Amino acid sequence: MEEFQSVRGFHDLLGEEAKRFRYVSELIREKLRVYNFEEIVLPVVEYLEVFQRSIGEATDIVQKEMFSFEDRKGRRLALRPEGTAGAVRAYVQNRLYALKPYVKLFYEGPMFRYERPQAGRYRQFHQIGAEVFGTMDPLADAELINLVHEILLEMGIDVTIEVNSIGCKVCRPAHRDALIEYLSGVEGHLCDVCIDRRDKNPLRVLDCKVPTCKEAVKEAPKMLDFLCHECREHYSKLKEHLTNLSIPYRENPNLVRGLDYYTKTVFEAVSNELGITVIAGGRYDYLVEEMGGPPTPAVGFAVGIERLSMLLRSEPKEDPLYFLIPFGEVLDYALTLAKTLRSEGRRVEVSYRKGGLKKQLELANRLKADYAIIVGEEEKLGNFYTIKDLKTGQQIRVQPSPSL
RNA sequence: GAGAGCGUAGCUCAGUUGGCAGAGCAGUGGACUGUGGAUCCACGGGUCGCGGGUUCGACUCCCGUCGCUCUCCCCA
Repeated sequence: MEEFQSVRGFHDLLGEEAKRFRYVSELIREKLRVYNFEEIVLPVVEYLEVFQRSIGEATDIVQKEMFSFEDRKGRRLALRPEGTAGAVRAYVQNRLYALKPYVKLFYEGPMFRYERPQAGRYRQFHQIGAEVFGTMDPLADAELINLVHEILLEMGIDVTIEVNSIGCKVCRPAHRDALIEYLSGVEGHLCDVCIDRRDKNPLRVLDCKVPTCKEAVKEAPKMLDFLCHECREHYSKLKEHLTNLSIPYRENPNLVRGLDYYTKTVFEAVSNELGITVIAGGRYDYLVEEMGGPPTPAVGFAVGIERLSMLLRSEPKEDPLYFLIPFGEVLDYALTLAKTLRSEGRRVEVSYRKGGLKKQLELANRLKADYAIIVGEEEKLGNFYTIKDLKTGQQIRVQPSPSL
C-alpha cells in the first residue's frame, strides 16, 4: 500500500516543536488578556474579494500567493492569507463600531499562502493578531508596540524593533511623485525588479536588498520629509510614548510594508539572529471605510507563531511525570491510586506492560519519567505506595493522598 | 516564478575502478515476577525515492521524474 504524505508546505508539529508552539501561543494570549484584548474567532475562508480589496490588488499576496477556489455554487472563495482583512470584515458586518467608543480584538489561527516553503515559512502557518479599532491616538500604536516588546522580552528573543511613518492620503502622493522622479534618475543602478517596482509600488524599492539598489536609494527622498502636519505630529507623539515606555527602537525610514492598507505608523520586530521579521504591524486608517464601514481609524499587528518558536532557545519546562508500576495482582489498588494522583493534578502514566521490576524501571526511563511509583502486594497490604526518584535513586514509602 | 543541494533500515549515516546491502541508535525477545539510568545474548527490519538507459552485472555511471531541504522574489 502506498503511504500518504502531507501536502507540500503543510506540516505536522510534534514533540518539542508542538510544545514550543503551545508555549508561545499561550504566552501571547496571556499578554493580550492583561491588555484587555477580546478574542474573536474568525473563519478561515472568506470571499476572495475581501482579500483583494483590503490587501491590495497589486500585492504579491493577492497576485500569486492565495489559495483561492470556487465552491459548488461558483462563489469565489479563498483561504485567508492574513487576519486583518477578515477582522475588518467582521467588525463591519457585526457593527462592532456601535458597541463601544473603540474596540480591541485579537484572533489566532492558521493562515495560508501559496509560496515556496523554506526555513520559517510554510504554506499553512499560524498567527496571532491584535487590532484596535476606532482610535487615532498614537498611544494605541505605542501600546501595541509595547505589548510586542514585552512578549519578545519575556521569551528572551533578540530583536530590533523598527518603526517608520509612511504618511496618509494627504502627504503620500507628493512623496510618491518625488520618489518616482528620483528613481528615474538613478535607473541605471537599479535591479530589474526595482525598475518594475518603480511604477507599481515605488516604496518597495527602498526595501530592496540588492547592494546597488541600496546604494542608489541612499539619497532618495524620504517619506519622513514629506509628512503632513497631522502625520508628523502623530509620529513624534508615538516616539515620545515609546521613549516614556523605555522601548528601544530604531527608526528605519526605508521600512515599508507589503500590504496596501497601511497608513502612518508601520513597525516590525526583526530577529537579530536570523534577520527575519517575527512580528509586524501598523496603522490602517482607511481600511474600515473601504470595506463598507464608517470611517474608522485602526492599528494592529500580527505575530508568526512558528517563526517565534524557532527562535526560542529555552525549552518550556514540564511537570514531573510519575510512572506507575502495578506489580502483581494489585490493579484495583493501583488504578485507585492513579486516580487519586491525577485528581491532584499530577501527570501519571500507568504502565501498559507486564514484566519484572527491572523491565518496568527501564520502561520508566524510556518514557522519560521523573518518578516511578511501585505498587505491589506489600504496598497494597500496607496501604501505601513506594515512590522512587529516578534521578537520585532515592526511594520512600508514602501514605496515599498526602503530598509527595 | 528563478536557482542550489540532498534522497540507502523507524532515526543518523557508511558503502571501496561497477561485483552477495552495512554500522550505531531505536524496536522485539531472552537463564531475570521487588529495583532502572551506556551489562550481556539473540532476533526482526530494505522496491538503495520512482521510471528508463549503458553493462555479463548498477546503491554506484547517464537521462528523466517525484519528493525533501535551502536561497532569491515576497512575507509572519
